[in-house]
Amino acid sequence: MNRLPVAERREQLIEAALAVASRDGIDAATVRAVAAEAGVSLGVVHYCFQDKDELLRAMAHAITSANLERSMGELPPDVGVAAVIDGTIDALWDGIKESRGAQLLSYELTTSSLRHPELNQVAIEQYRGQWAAAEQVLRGVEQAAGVTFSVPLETLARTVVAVVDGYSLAWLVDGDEAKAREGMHGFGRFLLSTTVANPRDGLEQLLDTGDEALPA
Amino acid sequence: MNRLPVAERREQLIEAALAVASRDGIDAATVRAVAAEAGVSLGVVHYCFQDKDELLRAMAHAITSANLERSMGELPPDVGVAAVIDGTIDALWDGIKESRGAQLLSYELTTSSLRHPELNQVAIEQYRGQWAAAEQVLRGVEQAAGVTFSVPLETLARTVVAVVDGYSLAWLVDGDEAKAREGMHGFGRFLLSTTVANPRDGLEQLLDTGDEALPA
DNA sequence: GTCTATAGTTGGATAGAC
DNA sequence: GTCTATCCAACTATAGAC
Repeated sequence: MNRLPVAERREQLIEAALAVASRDGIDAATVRAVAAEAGVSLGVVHYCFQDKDELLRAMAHAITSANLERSMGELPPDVGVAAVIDGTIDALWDGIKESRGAQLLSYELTTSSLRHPELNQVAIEQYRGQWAAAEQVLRGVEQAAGVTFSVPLETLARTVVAVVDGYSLAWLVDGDEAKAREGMHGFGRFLLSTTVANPRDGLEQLLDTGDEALPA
Repeated sequence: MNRLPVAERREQLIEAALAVASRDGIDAATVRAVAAEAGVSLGVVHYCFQDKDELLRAMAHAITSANLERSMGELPPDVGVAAVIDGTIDALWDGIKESRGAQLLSYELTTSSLRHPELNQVAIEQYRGQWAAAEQVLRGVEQAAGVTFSVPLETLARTVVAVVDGYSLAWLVDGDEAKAREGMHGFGRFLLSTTVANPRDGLEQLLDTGDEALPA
């Protein structure tokens, strides 16, 4: 019906694909279903995208971009190391649990990418994005709490992603929010144990302690 | 060609399904492909299984059963806490990395189960099995090294599964064995920090230390 | 028990009218 | 740019011969 420039049409279709795939799974995101969701006819999709794979790739790219932007915006307030870590974990976890479908889709995309050569780059881009985002978050924690992690941020970021992935997957399976949150906060205490206070005014010493938070 | 009792035929078909799905992905495990892999014709599969879902459920069940049995057999030798933990992690990791396809299939099964009502129970059985297996392994570590974990085994088992899942997924994506192994051993040191020595001969004290291994 | 043949669906992709 | 109509491939499932 409506005549739109191709770029806008693509945006609309990507959003429709995201809606269908989040709600009904990646296999349900057929070209037909996406067209129906967007309220256009089959031909339109093939006009905007060369084939189904290009649509899926575009959808995946949209997800990772959104994730990255989201992680950039979150600068935690400075209220002591432990609180900063806990608050960051809570924010992260809230974001996950309020979008079950999207979270599940993320794993479906990863496995699909690992099986199908046409989606080759999707998984690695996904994870490069998540590792970068996690590193950014950790850097934010360092700055907000005035501490330094005694483990390289890159290594720590990988661990964060792995742990969040693992607990998220378990939560998707058994739906136990309490256990997931408990586990993540347990990991938070481990993170805390890898922090050392910054020698800000030349007062504190660099010691690898697992001590409680110190006021900033 | 060959006339086999139904039970054996089912075993054979399950094995064929496992082979196809591990090699080419869960979507490639069509009834046709499984029949071809097993060297029988299409009708035979439908004679042995009511429908495709029953075949997939049987396949999933075979996987979790195998996982459970495998974890039962591994009793680590007693060579000090740290070495026992490291050895257990190495054994676990070796098992994972030498079966990339099966590991990936495991995640595909989980996500499929979470999307399709017909496979409803598959994911939760999968994880109940893994949690039980992890708990068993932790119990084995306790016995072999003469220590006790200061965290409930059930909680710790969940964490083990989450961490292993997370690192495995990352490894599937980027193929970096070194980083995966490094991360898992880092987690091993965390595990070590939650152990307390048993008061075996009334000599040791119960202390929540992160000390090195003590000779048994 | 095992095979071939076929019915019935679904989905990707294209052609061509408007 | 958008729509309808259509082709073609792949799949599940069943019927019926052997």
